[in-house]
Amino acid sequence: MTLDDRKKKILLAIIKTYLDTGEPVGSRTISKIEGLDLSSATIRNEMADLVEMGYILQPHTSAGRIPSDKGYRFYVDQLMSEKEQQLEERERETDEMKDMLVEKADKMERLLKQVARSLSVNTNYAAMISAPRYNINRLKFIQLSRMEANRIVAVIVVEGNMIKNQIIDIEEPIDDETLLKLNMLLNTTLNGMAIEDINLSIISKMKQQAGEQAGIISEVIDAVAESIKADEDLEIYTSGANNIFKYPELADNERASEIITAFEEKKQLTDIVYETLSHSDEKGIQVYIGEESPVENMKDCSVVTATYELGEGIHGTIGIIGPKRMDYDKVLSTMKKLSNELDSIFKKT
Amino acid sequence: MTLDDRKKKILLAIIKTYLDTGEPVGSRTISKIEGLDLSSATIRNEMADLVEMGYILQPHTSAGRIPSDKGYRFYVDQLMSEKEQQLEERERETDEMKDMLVEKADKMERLLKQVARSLSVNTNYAAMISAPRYNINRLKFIQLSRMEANRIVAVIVVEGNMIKNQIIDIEEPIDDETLLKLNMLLNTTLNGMAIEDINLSIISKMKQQAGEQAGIISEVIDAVAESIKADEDLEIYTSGANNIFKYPELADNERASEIITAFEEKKQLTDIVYETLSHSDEKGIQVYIGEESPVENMKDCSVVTATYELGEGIHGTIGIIGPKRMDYDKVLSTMKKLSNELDSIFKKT
DNA sequence: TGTTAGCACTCTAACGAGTCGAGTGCTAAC
DNA sequence: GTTAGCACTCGACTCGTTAGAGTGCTAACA
Repeated sequence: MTLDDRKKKILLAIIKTYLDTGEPVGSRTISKIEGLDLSSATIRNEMADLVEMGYILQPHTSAGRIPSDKGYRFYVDQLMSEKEQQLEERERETDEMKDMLVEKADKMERLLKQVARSLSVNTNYAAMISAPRYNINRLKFIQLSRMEANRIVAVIVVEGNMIKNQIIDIEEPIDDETLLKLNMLLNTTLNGMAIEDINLSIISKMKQQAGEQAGIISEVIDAVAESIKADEDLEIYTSGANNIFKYPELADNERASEIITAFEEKKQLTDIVYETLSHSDEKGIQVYIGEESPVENMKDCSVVTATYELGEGIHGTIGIIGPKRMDYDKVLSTMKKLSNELDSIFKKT
Repeated sequence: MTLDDRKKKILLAIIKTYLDTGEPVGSRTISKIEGLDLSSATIRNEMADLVEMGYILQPHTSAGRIPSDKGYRFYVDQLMSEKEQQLEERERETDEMKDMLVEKADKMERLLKQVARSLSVNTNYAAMISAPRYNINRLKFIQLSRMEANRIVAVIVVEGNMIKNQIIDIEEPIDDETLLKLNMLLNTTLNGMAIEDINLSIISKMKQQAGEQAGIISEVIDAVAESIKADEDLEIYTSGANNIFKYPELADNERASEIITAFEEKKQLTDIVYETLSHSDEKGIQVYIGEESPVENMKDCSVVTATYELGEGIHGTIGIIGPKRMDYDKVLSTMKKLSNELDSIFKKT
């Protein structure tokens, strides 16, 4: 059996209606609403076919039909290819979005929180955003300064201007000259190096050159390692997790609890981010419907993600999580605009 | 009517039973379980009195009784005064807690997250912890370092060793000597000052002394101001918000959504922290039952908070939020131990 | 006078029967 | 290939019944 043009139309009509109402849709509804002028009986026949082909489901014999994951997938794919063409069309909405992002915030953290919030408020779904992740962590600058007699603070700047600090306690006071020498040593040796490249031989060589101050070298190296490690669990900001309560199919205790937990612990959101980043070259926006979801306990949800780029190999992810019966059209537009917006904000920086 | 000894016993019995079961408790249940050997009829009479006095409620005529806020308050007060005496008794539990906190974590953030987690896992309620708040923000150390030709990084350390960074772009390259001079100037002028005390006259005086580099002074001052401002909305870590789903009386959509939102947006948690800190001198632990809650949408919950001290005037708050029918006994113990534990961890530092 | 047994009464939760209506599948006619 | 028509299915809803837990009150008892 083949998905001919009429079947497609009917399928789309079913899905659209279901997105609106959230209730199984019957043959009569479709026969009336549509411009394709067919009797309910004909629709019924076609529907039976669509069930057989797996695009729609029947909760029970005498109920209407609801879209299956496969059905949603068809709808979304359709939508995505449409989007390709009419890229410009919704310029107006872009402007709306712009208002909400306000001026490119002074602090990255604040910007991200704001984006997440704007996304969840706009869509009425739960939203997340991951802080841009630096794939290659190259050291840019190291500076030790004496803060108190035997306490120095290490400032470590990595590519992308992420700054890390570490306070180091030392047993014996250190004089200005030695400090200067250490700074020179650290910078000349380590600048431009990726973290992975700092091996034992380099460290021991540095220690040798540092002479008496070898102990501090270790501490600094540790601090460097530490500051990179802390970055490994990437930061994720969320907003509007409570939106899931707006959708009865997700709001029962079991499901809601799982989703809320995911949003609080962020572990699973991290998985989503990694999944997205690993596919990010293919296409801007990714849609995971139901079972396709990268994480187990979102099998009843749809997850839409997009990546934004901050610079050379520095990516972040935005995502929204909602019911499978999601307003994909709106969500896709919003995501596309937002990810473009983010790109351009960061380009300007 | 007076709350005589027998009434007290019955009231406590009712509350304890209700804490266990979560269902209205009838006269027969009490008459059987207790060591006070009274018939159900007598209990009924007393119960009628307790209802009249406002300690318990009757959901409907033919149901058992449940504690009112006033009843819980009586119970908690009772419990608190008991706790005063038998302070040592539960040494064993302390040890259990210690295991969970693992070694005093390397990073404050990680420690706080861990504490929140341990608290929620231990109690099965939702937990929060606020990062220690520095009431008086005194500057301790400022350091400018050149990172690239015309980009310097400012490191600002305030009392309590909180470190802030700011990258400052400058139009013209700056030589080492000037940088050194600026550092001297900044440190000698600003060290030890509270943020509030840095007024215009000081700034203009500094600018004067800085000569050509006056522009940088402004930027640094801005950065200083900025780094303090960012601290104003205090950081709060949460854990186990999903625990509320374990308690049917909180798990219906309306209520759950409100609580989840509070935990996600943190605004209301902030209010709780302020409320707690403002009363923290009175007593270590505070219990807000139902309507007593500092925030509107936790009127169906009980909130238990405690403060911990990191040093001179530097306080933080831990809190748990759960149903009014909460295991206050366990929660109070846990909180007390935990806040002590935190105190001692920070003392050692 | 305080306590208790006993009993009628109240109210909810649970169950089952009956009804309604939306929707289906199938057949026969167009 | 399309459609009208009809019997059938099944969940949602309503309503009356029942069971049981618990009460309040009264009268008897110590």
